[in-house]
Amino acid sequence: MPSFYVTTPIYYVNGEPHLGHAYTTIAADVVARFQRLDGYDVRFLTGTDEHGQKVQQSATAAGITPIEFTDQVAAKFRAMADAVGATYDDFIRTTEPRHTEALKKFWTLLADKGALYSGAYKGWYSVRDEAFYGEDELTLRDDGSRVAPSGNPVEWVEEPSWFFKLSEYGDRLLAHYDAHPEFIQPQSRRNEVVSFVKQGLKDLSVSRTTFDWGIKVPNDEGHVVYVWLDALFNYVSALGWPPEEGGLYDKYWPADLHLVGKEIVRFHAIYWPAFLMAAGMPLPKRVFGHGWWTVEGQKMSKSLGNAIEPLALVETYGLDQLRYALLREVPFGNDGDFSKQSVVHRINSDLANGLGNLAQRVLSLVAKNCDGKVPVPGELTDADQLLLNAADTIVPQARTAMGDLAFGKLLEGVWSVIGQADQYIDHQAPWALRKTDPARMATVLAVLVQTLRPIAIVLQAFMPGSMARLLDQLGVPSDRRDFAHAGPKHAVPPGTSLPAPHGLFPRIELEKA
RNA sequence: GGCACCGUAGCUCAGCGGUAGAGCAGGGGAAUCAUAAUCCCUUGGUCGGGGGUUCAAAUCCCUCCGGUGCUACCA
Repeated sequence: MPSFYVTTPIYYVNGEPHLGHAYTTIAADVVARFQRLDGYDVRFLTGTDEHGQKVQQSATAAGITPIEFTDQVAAKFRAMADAVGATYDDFIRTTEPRHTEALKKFWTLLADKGALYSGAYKGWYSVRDEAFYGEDELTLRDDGSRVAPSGNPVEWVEEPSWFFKLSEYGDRLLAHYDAHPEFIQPQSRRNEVVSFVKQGLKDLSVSRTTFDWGIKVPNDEGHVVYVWLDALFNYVSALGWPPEEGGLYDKYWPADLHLVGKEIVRFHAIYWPAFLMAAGMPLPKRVFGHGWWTVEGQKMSKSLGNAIEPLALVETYGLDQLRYALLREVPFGNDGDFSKQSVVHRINSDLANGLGNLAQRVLSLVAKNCDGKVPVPGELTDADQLLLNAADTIVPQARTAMGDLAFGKLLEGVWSVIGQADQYIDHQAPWALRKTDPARMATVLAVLVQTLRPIAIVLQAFMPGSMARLLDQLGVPSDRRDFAHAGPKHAVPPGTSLPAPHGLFPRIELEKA
């Protein structure tokens, strides 16, 4: 069985989970479920990034130890992943021994390969901005002092640091991007990364001495490892590393897909492959940087207090509805706006009025007029065949769209078949055939039942709960719900008794959202 | 400032050399199996402005205007 390894970033625990985190996790989960349905042996990893100065400060501010603090927040991220229905196989925390021990070995490997050296980090630092600035970014005042673009004072700081020889990897990275155009997606992010690397790379400071909440550098314990080196390695440490014979690493590395927000593409597309090159390890196959959500047209921010809690969204809209709306509304990779109005509209028109209504009208006609059994089809007309053919293209087209992580396009394709089915049922009018030609009515309903099946099978990746219910109502056995069983050969046999139909997606009133 | 991308119907976007498209919204009609959901018909754009290449340009080139992203570190 071919394997497929997909990851979310490990989320930084210096804040509560919000819509952005939920979005990445949901997208990764849809990929994971889809690949499983398509016969892959999937590994889906998520987790939390728990080291660094900000976490240490937040813990201090809360009056607890860093590990107490991260225990609390990590639990919230795990609860978020569960709440959005994520079927992760593993949840890694960078404070776990399996990670810290592996990372120390990785550091030692990098050192042995000559990729690290000891030096001093120097620069103009603004305590208030918590940031270093380049000479050219500063303004020289009349009194000889320098200030940052923010207007805050800066001071010259020198501290001992370990460096990674990032500068040696520019050409190799560019060659890799060139040989593997799909390595960074979407295209716009790829362009940015390429131009960044072309500007020339400086060596990267990979240790810190000014705080101690981190993984100690082997043989130099006054340093802790730079959080990005620490964090990125989770993708490997979670597989068990150094590898054991027949272990997870052998099976799943290199990763097929690192799903990340656009703000951290650089770390995943430059630093991470450079680290791996230095260690002589294979590179992940793809890094996809998705866009950001605004809320009702405004940027999510702490100061505005408009960050949305994923749990509240699930409560308001329903889990499957939320998952659908997020992935349908905006092309993956683009930024989007999350507004009550558009989400409610999307859910009502696509789910309640579209798929839900189609399923309900078909299944209730079957229940009332076919004795609640899958109808026996007669000879097929051109119109019947046309719809069945369309249904048959759903899985292959979905597979193509998923290859590009084009969730929106994938769903659009499925909905175009739903639209065709709506046209078909109106033109055929089985409710009229009931009296004039019952055999023809049975054929029409049989065609519709067969059309709904692949629709439900593919959509399981997006809306697992409701599609399981739909497949129950369609009489599809639970071991026949993968893509291998989506074709017409595996249609539910005529005469199979079906359960009483129930509505799938209630309409949502805007005022209640 | 440099580099990249974008500007197409009221809205969100597709098309990227061969007589302007989709979804939603708006208008009119049909049907009543269905969560008043559905179906049919329809209004609507000099494809940001200007110039050029071409038999032919949203589609290629130049330029201007407007917008967005990136331009490295203590996440």
